[in-house]
Amino acid sequence: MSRSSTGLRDRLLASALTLFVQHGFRGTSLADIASDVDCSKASLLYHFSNKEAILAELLLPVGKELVALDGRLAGLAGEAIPEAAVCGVADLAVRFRQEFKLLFDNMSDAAALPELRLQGVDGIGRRLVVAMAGGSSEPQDEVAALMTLGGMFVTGAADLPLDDETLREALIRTALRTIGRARG
Amino acid sequence: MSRSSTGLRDRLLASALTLFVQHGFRGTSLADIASDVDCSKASLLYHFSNKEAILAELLLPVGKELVALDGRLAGLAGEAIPEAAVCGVADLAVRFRQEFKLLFDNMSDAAALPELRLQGVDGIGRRLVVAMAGGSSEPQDEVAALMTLGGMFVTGAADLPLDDETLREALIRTALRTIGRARG
DNA sequence: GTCAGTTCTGACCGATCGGACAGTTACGGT
DNA sequence: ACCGTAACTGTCCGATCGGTCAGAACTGAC
Repeated sequence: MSRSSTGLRDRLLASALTLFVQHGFRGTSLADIASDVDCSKASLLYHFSNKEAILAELLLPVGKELVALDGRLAGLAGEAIPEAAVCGVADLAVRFRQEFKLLFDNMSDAAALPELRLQGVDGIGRRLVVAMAGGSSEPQDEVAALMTLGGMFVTGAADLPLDDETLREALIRTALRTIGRARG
Repeated sequence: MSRSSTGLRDRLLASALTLFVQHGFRGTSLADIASDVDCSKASLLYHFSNKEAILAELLLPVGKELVALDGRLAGLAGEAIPEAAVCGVADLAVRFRQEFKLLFDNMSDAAALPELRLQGVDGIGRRLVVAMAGGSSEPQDEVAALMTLGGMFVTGAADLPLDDETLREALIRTALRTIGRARG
């Protein structure tokens, strides 16, 4: 990563994101991040009170967007719910590719963050599956919904060489087909 | 987990599997495993030469099955390839639910295992995606294939309260629909 | 210049981890 | 009873980790 003209704090955040994505939160040490941006570990801990604070700051934007999507879904009804859930998740998966992978690969660590807990990120995953399943509790529909949500997570995080528009379109079309609501 | 009448070594393996799945490979210490089966850490290291050896032994069966599936796919042609890939992965995802989650959540650690490396687990993921995409390199087809593979991984690892037959059927039907090869 | 505040750092600390090792117990064959 | 081997354990060690702290270096305001 090396030098840049931006502030040290921003460079530390950017480095932490890529390192966390590559080697996981637990697999990345504070010394790794500091050495990547060529500063001291003490300097890193001057900008962030502790290691968890870095993870929280990286995940906070995605968390807010997920909460917003969850709220939007609660105001809908009928067939609009699954489609809105798919489009909403696809949009986030494209815009926050690395953050999605970070969240996905470090679920247990992220779930322990108080900064995200007092926001309402808790049952969102389950609610998204229910939404994509159209409220059905048939095993067939639940499996399809879970596969759709998981598939979008994985695909968004796969670092495909596709521009945002292409990826989002492909995600939405495939997801709607998977949950059996392909749009003509 | 506590006691049992089976051998200590088997109990250590079983405990390690559940603990690795729950808290990750890095997030589980040798002391955690030893204390879970109520024996000493030294005793654990008598049965397994080191921590990585435990992970390797847990993943070896799945690795072999994946290599076998990969080989079977290489002997097929045409439309049989995507269907065989889907059915093969679905079968493994059902039979090795916990191992799939373990492999998925600890990709980087698992990739570093020499025991699995000198077997051919390397490019299997990419080859499976290509197989499910039917050889197409269209972004649409590649995204659908990646979503299918990722979705099956996630769903198999989700610990759903479904029996093997129901889950496998739901996985296969949904996957074939996702890659656009739904069977009548 | 000097002074205050921000930024940054080297040195250090306690905790935890994976692992090594010598020694002890349990046990089956003779 | 003796002995060799397998199973098991207490204890110790070096490395690494996240985090603290006192102070150096830089900065602009006056």
